[in-house]
Amino acid sequence: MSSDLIAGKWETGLRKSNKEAAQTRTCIVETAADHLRRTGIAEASLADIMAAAGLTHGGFYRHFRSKEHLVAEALTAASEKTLMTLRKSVAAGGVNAAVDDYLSREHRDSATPICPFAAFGSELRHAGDETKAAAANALEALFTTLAEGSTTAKARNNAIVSLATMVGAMTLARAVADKAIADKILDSARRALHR
Amino acid sequence: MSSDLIAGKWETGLRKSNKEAAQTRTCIVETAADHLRRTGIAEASLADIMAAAGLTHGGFYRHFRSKEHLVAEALTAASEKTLMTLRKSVAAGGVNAAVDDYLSREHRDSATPICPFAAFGSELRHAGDETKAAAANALEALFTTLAEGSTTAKARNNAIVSLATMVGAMTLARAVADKAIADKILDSARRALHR
DNA sequence: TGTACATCAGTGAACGCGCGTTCACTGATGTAC
DNA sequence: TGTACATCAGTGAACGCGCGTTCACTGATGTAC
Repeated sequence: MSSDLIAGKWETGLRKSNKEAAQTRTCIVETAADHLRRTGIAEASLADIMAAAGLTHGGFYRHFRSKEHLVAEALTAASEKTLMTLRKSVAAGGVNAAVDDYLSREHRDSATPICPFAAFGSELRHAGDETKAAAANALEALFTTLAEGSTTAKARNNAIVSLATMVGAMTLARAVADKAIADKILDSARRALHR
Repeated sequence: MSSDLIAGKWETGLRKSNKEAAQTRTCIVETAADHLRRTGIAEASLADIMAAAGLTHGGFYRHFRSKEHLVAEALTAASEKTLMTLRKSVAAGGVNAAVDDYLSREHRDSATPICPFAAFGSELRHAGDETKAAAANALEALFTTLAEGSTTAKARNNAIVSLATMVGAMTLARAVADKAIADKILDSARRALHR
């Protein structure tokens, strides 16, 4: 997944250049974006994220003030991936295609779901202000994308309802072990959202 | 909330009767049902739950094999409260009334939301088999209630989509700090689900 | 441009803390006769 | 029904563990002149 952007090997006691440090920072954020979607916020440990980025946990605070700050940035990064995926789907087959891709079994069964709101949406309630602001920005962009550029109130309303239904259906589908029930939830939502 | 069902005071070194022990167990489950909806699964500690039930944490394992087992039972208990609330709404004003009550600002702003799926839905992905089975049973009952007793495929589909939209909208509304955005999400979903 | 020195990215050990879980203990309750 | 004994609900201290965070250390990089 993001294993291709592991920070370069480094012998102890050497200062990295500013450019390299910036790359390391980006790498940590991208790795966290993946990791959070796999485990959720509360269950994600900084040591695991840093290790996945090819670093040790001690260096974390050279880049971020706290776990909360990383979560906020990682949510933004994850949302941008979701946006790009949805935009590609919309460009290829309209909103219906985006709905189909989102509500697919592949998305449901993926250890790293595309959408951070389906992955750890209910945990955001307890997140800090910065993370909640990132969530608001991400939602705004998602609404715009699903409105296909239309700025009418109706298009925006439809986009909001579509995303709510998609996130809810995916959350419920992932909450049960029984694939038949999960399939049924995804199917019902998919058909209801098709226009 | 459940502070009225705190386990009775007890001097050390006295065995409680089987009946009292059963009441204690019920009390722990009910307290946990509230507590989990407030904090989510990962952030809920057994010591806090036991303290809220008026007990010390050491006695927990006389009643449950592990935290996971309590979570499964608490989810069932929480779902039953949700069901009762929704049934009351449906009886009073049909599904529209249930939708309005669920998607209300009061529900969104409540520290202890009625619905466990809105409260910690995305965490269920990582829960054990027992908890996921409880989630499946809870969803089944919710679908039936929202179908208002009708057993047609269409009524069931509508019920599934309605619940998915309600859970998704509530999750997104609770994820942002900006009340205007949150209100908009709830309003859009409410109108879309009205029949 | 070159020199002198402060900066700081990353390591790895350490910190305090809270978690889930275990345990010795007590004496009224439950049970077998 | 009464007696003798095992059971066990709940307490409170303790366990190992992993968490977020801090820190001393290193020496190439960045910067001021």
